[in-house]
Amino acid sequence: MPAKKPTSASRADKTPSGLAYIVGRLDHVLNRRLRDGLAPLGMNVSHYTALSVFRALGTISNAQLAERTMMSPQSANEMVKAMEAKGWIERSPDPDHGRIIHIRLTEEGTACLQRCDGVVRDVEEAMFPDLSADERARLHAQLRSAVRALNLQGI
Amino acid sequence: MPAKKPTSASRADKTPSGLAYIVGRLDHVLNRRLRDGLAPLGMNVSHYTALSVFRALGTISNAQLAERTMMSPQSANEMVKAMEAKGWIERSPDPDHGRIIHIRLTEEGTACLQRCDGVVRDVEEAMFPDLSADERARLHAQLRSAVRALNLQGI
DNA sequence: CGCATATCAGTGAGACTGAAATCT
DNA sequence: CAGATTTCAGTCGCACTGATATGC
Repeated sequence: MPAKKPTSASRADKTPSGLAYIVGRLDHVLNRRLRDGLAPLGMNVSHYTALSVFRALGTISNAQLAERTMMSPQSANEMVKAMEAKGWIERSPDPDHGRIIHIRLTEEGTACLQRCDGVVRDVEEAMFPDLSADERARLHAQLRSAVRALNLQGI
Repeated sequence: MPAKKPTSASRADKTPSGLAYIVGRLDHVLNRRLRDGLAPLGMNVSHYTALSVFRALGTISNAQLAERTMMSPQSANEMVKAMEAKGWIERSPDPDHGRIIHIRLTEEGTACLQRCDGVVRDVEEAMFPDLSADERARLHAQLRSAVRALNLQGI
């Protein structure tokens, strides 16, 4: 028993549980799988994420997209330009505001997104082959809670 | 109106469960927190990951490091050069093999790694504030299983 | 003027592929 | 020669910061 035993709290146990590490590893391999699966459809992971945001929120501005995807407005704008060139989204100025430009999915973008959904779904199936729907829901809730917790403390 | 059944994602549906998405979001915000926390110690997330591999495996070669971290040998070598310059690792040629170079943690590297452990531990605590030890272990096992499943199918 | 939004421009860390050298 | 290992060199997608213009 190596005596690193202070009378105070368990200050000695600073070793991480490995959750941060394993999340990083999972994202690493997951990203690679998604990238390889999405590439034949002409899409990358960032684009898929952004398009998913549009599908979930409807018509939003570039600034709102940047906030939701947690990236800089400039980076978001670059993505928007690329996605507009591909015909997946369309932009229209706000009639009541001279600066804001509304962005929404096009029919083609929606169709492409649905095609990509199949790929993502397959990767998810490969990821958790032995997990029941309940367990997936539980896992999803835990991870979502973690994102929220980190975001709140990160302000 | 085609009903969407929000209760449970049916198997025939191509819509992803959102697990891939939420893992990506979590990694994104987690990476930012780790980066900000590790920066004052002169370390980035990739370095911490690599040093953790050395701690877990002991003395290994650059090729082995690349395989474990799932990156190219060239990228791993670039990291190794940077970490050697910082004095965190040391390299010594294999006495029985003219090409292989063994890499291991130095005392300074071990100490720095332990300092970083505190930061990572804090971020993990912020991530899952309300999770019991059992639940964390369960979560860790599920994520580790997912990494393995994706790696096996990814070959 | 202060603030938000969009966007042009430059920068930079990271990881990749290609190619070469060396050793088993 | 084939295969493994290291490493130099070039490339690139991606996100960042800075700066600018405009509208509220």
